[in-house]
Amino acid sequence: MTVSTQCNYKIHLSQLLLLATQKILPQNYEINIELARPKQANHGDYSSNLAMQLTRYLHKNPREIATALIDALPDSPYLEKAEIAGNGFINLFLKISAKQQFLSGVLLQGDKFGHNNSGKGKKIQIEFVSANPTGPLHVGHGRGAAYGASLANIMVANGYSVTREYYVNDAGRQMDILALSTWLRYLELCGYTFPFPENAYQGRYVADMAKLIHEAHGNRYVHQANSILQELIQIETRLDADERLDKLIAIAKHTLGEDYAYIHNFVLTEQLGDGRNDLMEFGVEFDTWFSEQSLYDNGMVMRAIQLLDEKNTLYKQDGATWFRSTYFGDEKDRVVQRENGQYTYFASDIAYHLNKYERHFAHIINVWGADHHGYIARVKGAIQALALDPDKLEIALVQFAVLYRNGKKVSMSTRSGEFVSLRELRQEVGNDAARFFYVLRKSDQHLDFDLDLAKSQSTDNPVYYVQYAHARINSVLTQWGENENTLSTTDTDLLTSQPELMLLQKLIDYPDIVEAAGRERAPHLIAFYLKELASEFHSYYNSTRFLVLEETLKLARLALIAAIKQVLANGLKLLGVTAPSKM
RNA sequence: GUGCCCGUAGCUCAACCGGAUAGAGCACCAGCCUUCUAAGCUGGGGGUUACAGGUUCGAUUCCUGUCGGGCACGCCA
Repeated sequence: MTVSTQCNYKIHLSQLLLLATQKILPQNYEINIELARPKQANHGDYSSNLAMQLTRYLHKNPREIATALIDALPDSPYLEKAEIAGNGFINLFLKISAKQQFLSGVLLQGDKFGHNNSGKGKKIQIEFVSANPTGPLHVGHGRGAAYGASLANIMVANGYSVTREYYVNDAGRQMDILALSTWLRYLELCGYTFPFPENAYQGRYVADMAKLIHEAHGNRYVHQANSILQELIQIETRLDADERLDKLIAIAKHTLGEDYAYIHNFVLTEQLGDGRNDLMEFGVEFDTWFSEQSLYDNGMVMRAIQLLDEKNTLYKQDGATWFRSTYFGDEKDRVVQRENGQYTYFASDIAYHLNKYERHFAHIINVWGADHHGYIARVKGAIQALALDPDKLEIALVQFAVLYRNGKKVSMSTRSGEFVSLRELRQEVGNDAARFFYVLRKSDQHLDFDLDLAKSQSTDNPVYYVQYAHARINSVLTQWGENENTLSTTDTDLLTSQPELMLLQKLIDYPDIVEAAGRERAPHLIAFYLKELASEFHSYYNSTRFLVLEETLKLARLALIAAIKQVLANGLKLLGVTAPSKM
């Protein structure tokens, strides 16, 4: 084996089994050679159900096939033995020397260890967070951020060329509501009193922005406030709350004229800047901030709609333009252009996806909140209608996070302004705990986020548990005091104890975990692996002294823990969590 | 009501495109610091994988139904 495949005994062993299969079964067949890590140690280091699968072609009992396969297995310097067990499992045992030799590879590859090139440099795009810039990011966005950022890191580790993108909804009604809300708060600062609409944005940050405008420009943006005051003071109204808000927006636009754009732009810039800042502090960065408005400005929306029209997938009804998404499996057709001529959010989203496809990504992943699942069918439908490949687009749904404090649910409501912001969460529990906790669950699983646990500096807190292992190792290596780099050439023959062999196998597993985490879009696999590795290390730490007098033994053990430290650091980095040298 | 997701130990969750005796942590009980960080370790009890069928050598995993929970069903974004 070369250095690169030396990292992966699993692949090596599958190749041996493949060769054996070809020997006993020359004709065509379709078989996936799978190797699993058995739960029980006496089932070997890897096990295969190949013999059971081959019954389809050989019509013999699995144990007979397994015998033939084992006889046909080519020699390997890494394989100790192969056994038949159970109904016909083939259990493979690695040589101890193979495990020991593995350490030098880990230490030589350093922060690249665990990476692979299965992505072959293919361009993929991951779009995530993409929250409306109408207020601070909340804890729900935080999960999408942590998930997307970790997934992006993992895909890079799998050899993909990843573009991280944030879609900025800077064109819609919600932005108008924010601009209106801010202007109303501003009018309050200018001395006007009126009932603030309930369905406008209530959060403190709105008043804060109004204050900034007032401080910088005084009463300059009051204009003819009377026109809007009349509407606000009027209690009896035939309009429902939403219609009334739209009317208020219209009045604001009319009253402010060109200055409306100033307010709109100001609040957008403020909120976007705040979000970007928040995410940056959270260790989440983007390559592209893609503006929805730009799709209108450069005619992309019109072009996309026109393309749909050319494919005969549009029709007019009740004055609006509809897309026949039912042709593509959606529950009902969807409006792309409203009766009043305005395009819907869906229209710009079609344009956005067309744009994504035109950027020639090999694969596109949208990370969406689970509440958007009903939206998938229409987007995929539009993609099909545009004669693009819908399989290129993958939607990763992330379920909600529910906060718990003192064992009780923390209620959240965006409108009332009593939600917990991502920033507050980060301040309360710290970035590391937040990042780790967010990916501690499968993404399609609801997340109960226990605030008390996340900030507890105790055994109970898994993030400290993993970090502590890293810090402990660092402390030992510091006390040893020599150059860590020399450990990659250390003689590791003396690593023969049970915990040592288990830890070696655990390190051998790491590249497979990274691969699986990428393939399954599952950062939580990394988090679980790290907890297990840390656990095995802490146990080893308590059972075995590293800085012993016998030089060869000492160096072998130090090489092992140095490799563990490297893998802990590599894994934590994928999750955006720091690996402290001291705690 | 319709569609999607989910239901695993007292609690929070794993279980690698169907594999061998379903695993961790917390909580509870009993122990371990003159020795490299006790934010640590060791041992113990705890399960009809919601329920009922089906598919096959084998089902927590796939299919059907029932019950329970979440989300979505706008000319909002």
